[in-house]
Amino acid sequence: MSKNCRFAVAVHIAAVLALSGDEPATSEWIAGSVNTNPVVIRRLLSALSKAGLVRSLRGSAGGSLLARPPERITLLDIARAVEEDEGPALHHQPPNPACPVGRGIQPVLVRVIDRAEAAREAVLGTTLLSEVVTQIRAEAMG
Amino acid sequence: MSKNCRFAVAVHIAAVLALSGDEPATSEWIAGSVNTNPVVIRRLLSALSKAGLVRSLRGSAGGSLLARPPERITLLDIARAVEEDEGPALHHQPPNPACPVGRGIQPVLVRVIDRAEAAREAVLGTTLLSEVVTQIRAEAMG
DNA sequence: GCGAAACGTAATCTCATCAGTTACAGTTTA
DNA sequence: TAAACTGTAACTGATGAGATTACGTTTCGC
Ligand code: FES
Ligand code: FES
Repeated sequence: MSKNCRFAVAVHIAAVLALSGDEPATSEWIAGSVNTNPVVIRRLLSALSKAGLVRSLRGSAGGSLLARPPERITLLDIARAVEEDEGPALHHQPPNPACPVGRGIQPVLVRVIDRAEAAREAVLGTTLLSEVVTQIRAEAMG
Repeated sequence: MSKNCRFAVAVHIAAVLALSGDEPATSEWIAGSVNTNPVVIRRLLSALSKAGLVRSLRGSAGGSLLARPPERITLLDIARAVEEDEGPALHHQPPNPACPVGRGIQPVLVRVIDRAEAAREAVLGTTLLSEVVTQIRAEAMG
């Protein structure tokens, strides 16, 4: 596919945890489901844990659990947890201040890109993990 | 800054063309303004040209012009022209079909990501290049 | 206690992408 | 014809991400 599977895989992880309920899921089990390496899963679990979405139990018989019910986790929570916060994508080199465009463009671009990003986040913020799990179940059965 | 300056630089280019009006702007002049290499500019001009937003005149005294007035170019036009069309960012490896989540998650993710992307594009689609140029002028003066 | 089973994290490898650059062939005008 | 452009192709170097290996730490069951 394309880059930044982080979000996709993080939702995948959250869905697995939602379905396994009280049973802690190990990174190795989740990795088998996602079809990747357990360390990749642990790295994302670590980010989700720092965001307070997931609890991890160490030691034998350990694993991970959702920190709160899937009705209270939005996809925006997940995206914020695992997508590193890049400021808006602007010029590599600062533009030439001798040119009127170079002098004035950056704040204008930041405003527009921020508004566009806010619109995207509004959609993710109103999508609950529980809804996603329901839809996944429907797809998997159908 | 961060990656994918393509959009930022493309808007920069379009703004310069809008301000230079009927005078064809050379890639070298634009590059001086953006503070980068002329070939980077020509690559983006080529993409803008394929999208019908820009006309380029070859030969001596050549250069580039907007193909239509800035009131009829949206930032979405520019974004579509220069951002390569990646399908939504999903798993690298196909998920494990033996797991219910793996079996059902992909279409659900595609729907959500597409809706979020549509919201972002709606904002860009209602922002005109002419508005951006006006704001740039205000920033550069103020 | 001991050992097996997990997590947490650092280090490395590989691969893709992209900006930047050089080079050069084709086009147009003076 | 010479100068000034555009349009690409090819190469380089930096950056970022996933995959993998490795190892220290924590915890449970016996
Ligand atoms: S600074 Fe980007 S074109 Fe003038
Ligand atoms: S966790 Fe991705 S396929 Fe089951």
